Amino acid sequence: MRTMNEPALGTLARLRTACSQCSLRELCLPVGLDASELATLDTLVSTRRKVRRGDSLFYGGEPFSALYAVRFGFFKSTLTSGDGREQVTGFYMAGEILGMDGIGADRHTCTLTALEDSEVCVMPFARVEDLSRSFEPLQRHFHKVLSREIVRDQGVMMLLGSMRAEERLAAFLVNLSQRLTARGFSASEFVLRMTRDEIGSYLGMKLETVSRLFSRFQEDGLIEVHQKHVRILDIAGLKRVTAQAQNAS
Amino acid sequence: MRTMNEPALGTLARLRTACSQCSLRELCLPVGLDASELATLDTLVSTRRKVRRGDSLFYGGEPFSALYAVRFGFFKSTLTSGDGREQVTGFYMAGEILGMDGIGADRHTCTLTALEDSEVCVMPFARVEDLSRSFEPLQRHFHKVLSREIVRDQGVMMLLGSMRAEERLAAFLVNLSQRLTARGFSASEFVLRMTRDEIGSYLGMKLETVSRLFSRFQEDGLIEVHQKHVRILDIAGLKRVTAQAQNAS
DNA sequence: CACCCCCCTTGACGGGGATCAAGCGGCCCG
DNA sequence: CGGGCCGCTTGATCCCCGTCAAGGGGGGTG
Repeated sequence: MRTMNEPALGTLARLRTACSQCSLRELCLPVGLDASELATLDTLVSTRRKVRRGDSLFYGGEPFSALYAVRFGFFKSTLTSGDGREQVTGFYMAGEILGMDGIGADRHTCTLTALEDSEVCVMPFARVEDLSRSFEPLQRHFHKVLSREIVRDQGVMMLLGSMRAEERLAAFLVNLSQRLTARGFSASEFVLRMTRDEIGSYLGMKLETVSRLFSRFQEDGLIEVHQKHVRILDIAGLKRVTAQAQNAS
Repeated sequence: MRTMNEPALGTLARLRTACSQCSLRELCLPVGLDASELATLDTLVSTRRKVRRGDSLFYGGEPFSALYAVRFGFFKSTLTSGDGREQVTGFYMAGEILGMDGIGADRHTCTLTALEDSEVCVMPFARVEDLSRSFEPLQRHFHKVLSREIVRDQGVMMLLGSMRAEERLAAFLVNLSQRLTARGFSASEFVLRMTRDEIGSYLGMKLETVSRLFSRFQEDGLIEVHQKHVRILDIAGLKRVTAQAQNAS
């Protein structure tokens, strides 16, 4: 595990938070920039922030001030209804942007909680808007990031609105595998950072159903599961499950 | 019904598309601007476009070029899955912005269809971005509009993921009533522009269930329904339904 | 104005997934 | 290293809502 010491802000820290040096920058930032353009973006991140597993980056209702880029780790976003029930609205991994829900009302609507020890880059929103006005590639990129979040959410709506439990879970696994692949991890073997309950909340089903379906997928030779460890044996088969049952209904 | 004639673009047309003269501008545009600032925004809308009931403003897969503000009428957005099944992802009325799904991939992901004869203001996206860079209030406003769409979608995810059918339908009616009120229509009496099937798709249930629940709400004295005509008798009761059953599960 | 199609309503029945319950095992903490 | 708690699995049962089916009515069209 990484050391947790936080040096005082100085040249060292500035270097450490430089986007131009970051291996994740093609996930967070516009691509195809030259060195001087990249340098422009180095003022975007004010600081980094570590979040321990179980701790929250921000809570629903809290004032909004910044966006966050996940540097490493894993997060869930949750919405809490009036009576205190919790709905998981998304999972986020390295290179993804958090906090965009807060822009609309200057107040976060959801809570972001780390599912493992994590670190984020803090991007004060005023700075994002300032830089966007003077630097067109950033503006364009930022708009795309916002739009993709909308598209992602609509995909989940389709999942929840028109698919059966087994289709949803298969789609979830395929999606997870694809996002991990894009980050250089194995596409076929990974560790779930979230509980069955959290998966179930996200997919609109109960934890028992998630567990049963994992077992069924294993019987069918699609995956191997042991607790949080998952190995995908037949990705094409999983994709077939997402499409197939749609015809059935 | 309005006349459908479209004069050639000239001073008359320019006046007709002027946001500064539009009664809906506080729904689409930033508020608190002075006259000269408002004038700046008059170049945002290139033209208007009428869409007949049943026709589509754009289709999923089509190249993205502009955002649209609903001037009057009513739209649904739909997502089509691989096998051709259709999921309704939203309903839009006067003053709301369409097309933001297309920014991320320069291509629309959903289809927007008019549910009654409608008209939209066309805002070429290049112009939106240009003006946003030079005019901060527009930039801020545009970001808020994008963010609110994200928040709205997450609300639907909560609806679909954690509420029962009767709660979803009650929440839908309450939401509709609120949005109509904000537009100066009656909060308690309105005509549904969409079919039971479309409501059901949006809310993740079958049209028969929608119909049955409408009948049940009527028996319970919450609403009066005759086909597409709805009168809300007990809005507090409806709100109680959305919250109440959450405790039950 | 009348026809016809589409939409809505209502009933009967069945199944997918929720609920209730019990037991196991991994992992964290002391 | 040992105990305990939390998360996972699996079974039995129930019920909400989907499915299938039939009939009625409203509104748009010719």
